[in-house]
Amino acid sequence: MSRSSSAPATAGKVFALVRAGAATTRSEIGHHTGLSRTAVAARVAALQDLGLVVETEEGPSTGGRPPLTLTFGAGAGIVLVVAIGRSRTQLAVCDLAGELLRTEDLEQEIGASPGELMPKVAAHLADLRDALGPGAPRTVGIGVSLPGTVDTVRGCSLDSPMMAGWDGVELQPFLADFGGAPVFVDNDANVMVLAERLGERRQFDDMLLIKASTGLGAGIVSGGVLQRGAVGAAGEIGHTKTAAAQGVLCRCGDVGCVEAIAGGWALVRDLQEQGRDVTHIRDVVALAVGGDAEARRMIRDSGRRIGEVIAGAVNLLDPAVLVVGGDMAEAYDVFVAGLRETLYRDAVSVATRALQILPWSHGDRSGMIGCASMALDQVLSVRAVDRMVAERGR
Amino acid sequence: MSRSSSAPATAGKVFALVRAGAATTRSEIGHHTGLSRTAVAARVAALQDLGLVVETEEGPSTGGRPPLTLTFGAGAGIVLVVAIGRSRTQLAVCDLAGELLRTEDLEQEIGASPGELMPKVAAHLADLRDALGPGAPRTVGIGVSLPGTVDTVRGCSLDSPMMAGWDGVELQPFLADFGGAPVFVDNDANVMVLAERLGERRQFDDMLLIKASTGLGAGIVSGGVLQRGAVGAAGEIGHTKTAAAQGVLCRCGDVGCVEAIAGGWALVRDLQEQGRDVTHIRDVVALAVGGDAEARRMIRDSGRRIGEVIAGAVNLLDPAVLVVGGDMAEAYDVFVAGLRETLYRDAVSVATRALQILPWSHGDRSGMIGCASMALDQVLSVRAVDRMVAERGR
DNA sequence: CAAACTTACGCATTTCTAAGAACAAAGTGC
DNA sequence: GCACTTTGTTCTTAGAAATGCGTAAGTTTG
Repeated sequence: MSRSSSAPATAGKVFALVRAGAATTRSEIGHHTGLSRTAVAARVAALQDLGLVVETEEGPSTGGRPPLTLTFGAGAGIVLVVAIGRSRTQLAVCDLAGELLRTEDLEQEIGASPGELMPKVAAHLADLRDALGPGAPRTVGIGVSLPGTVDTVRGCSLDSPMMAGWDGVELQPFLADFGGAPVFVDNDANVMVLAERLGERRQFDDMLLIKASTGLGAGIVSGGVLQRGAVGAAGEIGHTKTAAAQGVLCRCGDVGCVEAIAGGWALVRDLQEQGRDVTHIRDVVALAVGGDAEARRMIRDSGRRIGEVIAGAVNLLDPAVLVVGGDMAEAYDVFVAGLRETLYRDAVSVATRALQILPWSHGDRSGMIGCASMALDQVLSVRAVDRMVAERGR
Repeated sequence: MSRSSSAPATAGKVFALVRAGAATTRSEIGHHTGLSRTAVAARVAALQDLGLVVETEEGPSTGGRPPLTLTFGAGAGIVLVVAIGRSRTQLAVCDLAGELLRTEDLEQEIGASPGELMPKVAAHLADLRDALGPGAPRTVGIGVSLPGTVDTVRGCSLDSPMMAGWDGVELQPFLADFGGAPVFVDNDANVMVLAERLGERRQFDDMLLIKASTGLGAGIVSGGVLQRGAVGAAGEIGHTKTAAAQGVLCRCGDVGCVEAIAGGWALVRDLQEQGRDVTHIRDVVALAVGGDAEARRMIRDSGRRIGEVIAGAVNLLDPAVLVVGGDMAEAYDVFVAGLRETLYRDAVSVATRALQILPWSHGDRSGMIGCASMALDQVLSVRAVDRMVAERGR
């Protein structure tokens, strides 16, 4: 077979197989790649050298000598995670498998500027890392998520009315003291949908996640790839106009947005107007879970209104799975009951027939797990691993 | 550099560079791929052998011996094209560059079954091909487009109320007598968006095309990839519910769809109710272009209503370009005037600020060009060319 | 106008990857 | 216990691609 006419599998591809769990022995790698045993052995050796692959004990015999099983070396490095919210920032240290090793919540004032918040973040991240002990592996990447539109190239917020003071402020410099680890920044709903595609759900190449919290957002995976749009504004469903919100003023300054009647802040506003003591959508959700009739009605109604907008999105994207996340997902049954009502009424049947609607898998750890996943997908990509092997080889 | 840690460029990749016009000389190929002169020469020779690359005369010297320029060998094969519409089927023979060498229109009755239409299509295609003469290159692929949802794996229509009788009928068997050339089937709006991404516009990785004809459809390119959705139903914007259509019965059997007030058939219906003599949306467009006030109002109004739905799509997808195609695009100015009105009113500013709105580039040849592009993207893909080289080499 | 320089390309030589054979190791099955 | 299977390693070798060299064909400079 001439090498000019079929690209042989590189070390990075071999690693991807092991990481995905598609191949756990050298033979399986050979099967999947078509590589000879010699070639497989060479690549595996290089990966073992980097600690990315570790040889565990023997596997089950299939009639002959039992194979040495290969596992993804999750301990070869760590990833730092910063999930920034409006009132709370979640920090974490993860291994290369994306497992949260240590986490910490940082409460903050709404409207804190990056100059105020980010140095704290860096300090606490360093503490979290140091708590792993002196023998901890090196930091290979840092994942950051933000609400609002994000410029993923520059790594900063972009035209987010909700994140005043953050526009255009690059976050990498604040996180430069971690051995020059690359910093990856993305929108919060975007990283959440990455979190949902871990494990079993990786098979779903077309996934739509809605984040229904204080604001509304969506994360889109189409064709197996996270879609950010031309300027990074993809998934902006909160300010889609809907008939039911006609004339209602939104916090974005416009009128008629779904968010103005179905977003978390709108529910809080409405309950407050009734004299109820709530300050955050989580309070409303807690009331609903506790059986409060008015709160339940509101959340169900929110689901209905969001369902109308999602119906359009389902018609357009035809996803295989619709994941419901965000604070309102904690009152999943009541929220989704409303959402199903209008979604199945308004979306075309071809698209809804096989559509699965599921709650988010990781609850409020979703943001952190997604950030880790985002960073790891970059740092452990086929190309990146190929580069690592090439550099180590020299 | 160890070969196990960086995949060398294959013949297919070299071909892709030449086809895209990114490299026109052997040196440029070397630059782009990092391959040595020997390796480049070997790959180019293999491609020349297949006729996929031809050596034209000398290029301009850059201070030394002038290079031999390499061009994509568009004459190494032909592609057959079948763009099926409700009342008309367009046939064409294309070269490998997607240039339409010969075309033919086949008028048909609305509701013709595949058993009636497809044999005619095959016969006329054979005639078109034979008209090229006896020395014509072999047929390397056949591209087919259909209105409605398409199962691209099986190559057939899927649950299309508008294409009764076509559901589940695989089209490949009807087109088997062309040397076993592979048959690719997709939705009409999907192939149209492929047609729009040829040439200059290839740079736009996020493109949304609306086809406003008798019905409404959309083609989506996100992240540089045509998106079909989980079951192939992506782009179904026509039956998205809108307030203005409340209570109006749609041909799909539901009520409230945009199509029921803004689709071509709805405009025809409304004009007919006024006693006007129109039978097809093209008649309405012709009236509008001719200056008929009522027709112009209707088309502008259709643009407005479609703009409301597209606003949601733009929020969700954040495309770089919105292409307006279909019969109504022939009255572009008046239609887009209405569309702009509501689109800019309803969509978020981050997404519309840099959004370009453009008419389709190829008019009613769009379907054929898109079909050719779809087939060529498959037949001339990196992988396919690698395979061709490997087989020829043996 | 000729000499020097630049760029392009083919050919021979060398380097190096990876396939294949041979062998050792460690199991299963009769 | 012995034949057979499967895994993993070492050694040899075929073949692909990099490198160096020679030649071709232009541009630039003196």
